[in-house]
Amino acid sequence: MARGNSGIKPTEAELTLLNILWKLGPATVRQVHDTVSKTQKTGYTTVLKILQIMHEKTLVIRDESNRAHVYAAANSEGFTQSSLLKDLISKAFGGSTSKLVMRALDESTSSEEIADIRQLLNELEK
Amino acid sequence: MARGNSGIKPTEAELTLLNILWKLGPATVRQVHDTVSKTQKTGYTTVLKILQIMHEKTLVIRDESNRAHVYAAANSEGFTQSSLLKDLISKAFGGSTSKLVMRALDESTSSEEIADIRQLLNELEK
DNA sequence: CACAAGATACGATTGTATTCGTATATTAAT
DNA sequence: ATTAATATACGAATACAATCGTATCTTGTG
Repeated sequence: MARGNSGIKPTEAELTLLNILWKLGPATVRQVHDTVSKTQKTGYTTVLKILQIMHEKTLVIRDESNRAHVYAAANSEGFTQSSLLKDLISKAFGGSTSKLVMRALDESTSSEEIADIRQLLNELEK
Repeated sequence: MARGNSGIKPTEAELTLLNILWKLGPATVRQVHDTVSKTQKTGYTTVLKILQIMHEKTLVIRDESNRAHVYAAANSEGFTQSSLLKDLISKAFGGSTSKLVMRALDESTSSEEIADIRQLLNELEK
């Protein structure tokens, strides 16, 4: 389980590719591979295979009208971030969002970031 | 990697047992199994095996002076929470803690929790 | 048309996570 | 001392994640 009906939890490699797709927008395997290659050495067919698996899992959608298929993330970055957060909150923070937030703030946050967050809190409280 | 020098990322099953150890304190396999059995049907030897693996990974420490070994979490709950958060922040939030916090707050937070968080912000800013 | 470039599909391999059965050892009680 | 209860150790089965080699198909160009 641990799945919203519309979202399956992406694996680590899948999340790497999703990040690229969110950045690039719809892209071919080659484009994704070129991008991922900037920071890792991963074979072309490895990227292809992972995208195919992601397609089966409906983590991405695929446009097959051209020879080079075009892949795009099925869910927005924000939606996926929320899913991952909910998962972590339930598994490591006893279901408490505020515990997670406070733990995150404990760590390291610039005063500028703190201002942003306080701003958000104000809006939320309305 | 994704590893602090002192912490290896626990798997899902391992995190389940860590949660129990943090709650119970040092405990035998039987105690852990009894607890986990309240919510899941997991064999005794499965729990034993996972704890043994966790011991190899140094996720838990083990007292072998008695016949029934006594296991305890090697790292505190807070430390582990921070590790998991850092991991998620780097993999899904572009390294930005404030993005994670804001996404988490977006979701659902009671006004009471908001007050707690604002309180923490005040302290941090000093 | 034939060929090289470049794309997808498929299958095999490897590694890790999870689960449990079975063997063996220890202890307590009859 | 034999047995029943209870521990740990070990090895095997299963599932999934990740990686890549090879086969095959398509297409633009000479």
